[in-house]
Amino acid sequence: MQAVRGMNDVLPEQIGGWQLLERVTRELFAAYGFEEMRVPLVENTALFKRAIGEFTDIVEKEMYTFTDSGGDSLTLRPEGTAGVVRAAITNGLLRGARLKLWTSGPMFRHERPQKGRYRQFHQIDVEAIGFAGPDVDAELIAMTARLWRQLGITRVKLKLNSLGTSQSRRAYREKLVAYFRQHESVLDADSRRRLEGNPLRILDSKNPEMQAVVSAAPLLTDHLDPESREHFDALCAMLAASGIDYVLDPRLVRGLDYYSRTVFEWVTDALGAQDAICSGGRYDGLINQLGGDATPAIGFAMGVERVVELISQAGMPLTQPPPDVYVITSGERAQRNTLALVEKIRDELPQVRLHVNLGGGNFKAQFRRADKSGAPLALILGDGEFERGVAALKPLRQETGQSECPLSELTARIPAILKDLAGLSHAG
RNA sequence: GUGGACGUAGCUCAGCUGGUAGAGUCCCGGAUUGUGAUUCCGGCUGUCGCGGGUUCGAGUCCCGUCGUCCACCCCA
Repeated sequence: MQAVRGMNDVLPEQIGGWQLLERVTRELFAAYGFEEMRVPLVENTALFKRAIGEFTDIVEKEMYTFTDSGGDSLTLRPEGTAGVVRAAITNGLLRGARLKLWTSGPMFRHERPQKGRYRQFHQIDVEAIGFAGPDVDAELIAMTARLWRQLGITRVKLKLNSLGTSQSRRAYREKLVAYFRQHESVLDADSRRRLEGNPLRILDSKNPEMQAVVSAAPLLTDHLDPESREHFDALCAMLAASGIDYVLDPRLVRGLDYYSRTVFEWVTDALGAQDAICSGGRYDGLINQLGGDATPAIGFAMGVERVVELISQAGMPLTQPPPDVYVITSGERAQRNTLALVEKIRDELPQVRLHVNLGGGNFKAQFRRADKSGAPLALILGDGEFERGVAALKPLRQETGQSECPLSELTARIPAILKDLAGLSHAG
């Protein structure tokens, strides 16, 4: 028995980073006025083909596609934007509205797994729909920059580019194809194949033998239409004014066809080859292409596994806090009465983390578990204590002696004792 | 999808040129039958990833397969 390749279990010892990221993003997005929505993990295959593009790697070879018993071709979502846009259209959310949305969950791509790249992975998606100007672009990027600060992540860099409108991109693309055809003898097999489907990707090639041809190729940046140029310059100015560093990367091309104008990518040098942790861009043409009224939009996706890895590298304390009180019992009568007593304490003190020793064990073993739990205080209930109507309280993290407390006063006294112990341990 | 490294106890790992598996840790019990560390004593856990082949004999050699990791490709 093993998990399906590329699909991982997230164990309790790792969950802290996930919960921190979830908590911080939830609060941050709310502060910027974004609302959560949830969409299905499965959509009609045609949606992804139309949105992402027939000739992208994702659609060509990475989708988990199957035919259901009704004969429909369905696909496990490989990315989040298509589903959100489809939901906005089919639920009538677009009528002149300005939407600020986020969603999160698993995505599926059939790739060869390696560190930071899995077949089931998780993304947090943010989409701003109905905003045309560069101000949203800047706000989204500023929000992500703030997120890294809040998470203590420092080894990141922002790469920025503009792809222009689909019209200007088409014109540039023809120029580029013409250029590469002139140098076709130098191109490797991958690049020759891309000449037809997605020539912009050739610019991304890491093949050293092609570097000369690639770096001499015409640049997208030099072929932007005037409006896109203006949009991009305004964005850069806003980022600079906000103190957000960026690197212009004229070769930054995204792998999905729907992007236009602004594209950006946060990269890190801390994760090996999988260096993109958060990236996105404008998709002004997508909504119309999917049957909605023409609506400008921009969004980004963050790779949860990758960001969580950076969080744990940053050394944030991520473990669940230890219990406040560990309850030890001894004897038949004590064991019969402990649950009811502890439940009563919980009624009065719901915020106190109380761990009752379960599964028996002799006194020594129970104390060992109490010690290992990290609890500052042990509550000891034996038959003798119950007969006298008291409980013994023993501090576990310092040498203070053991004391007794009438059962009726426990809920009144426990908070004060815990406060004392916390104060002492901070002082010490 | 391509290339490479690796896969032995829950965990970290040892196991020489083939002779039927070991250490530390963890966990449990005892020394101390109502008190945690340390110490000492005792105990538990293995289809040596899986399948096949060579051999009298395979953890060890060969082939296949699955998985992990690294790089390419691509991407979050």
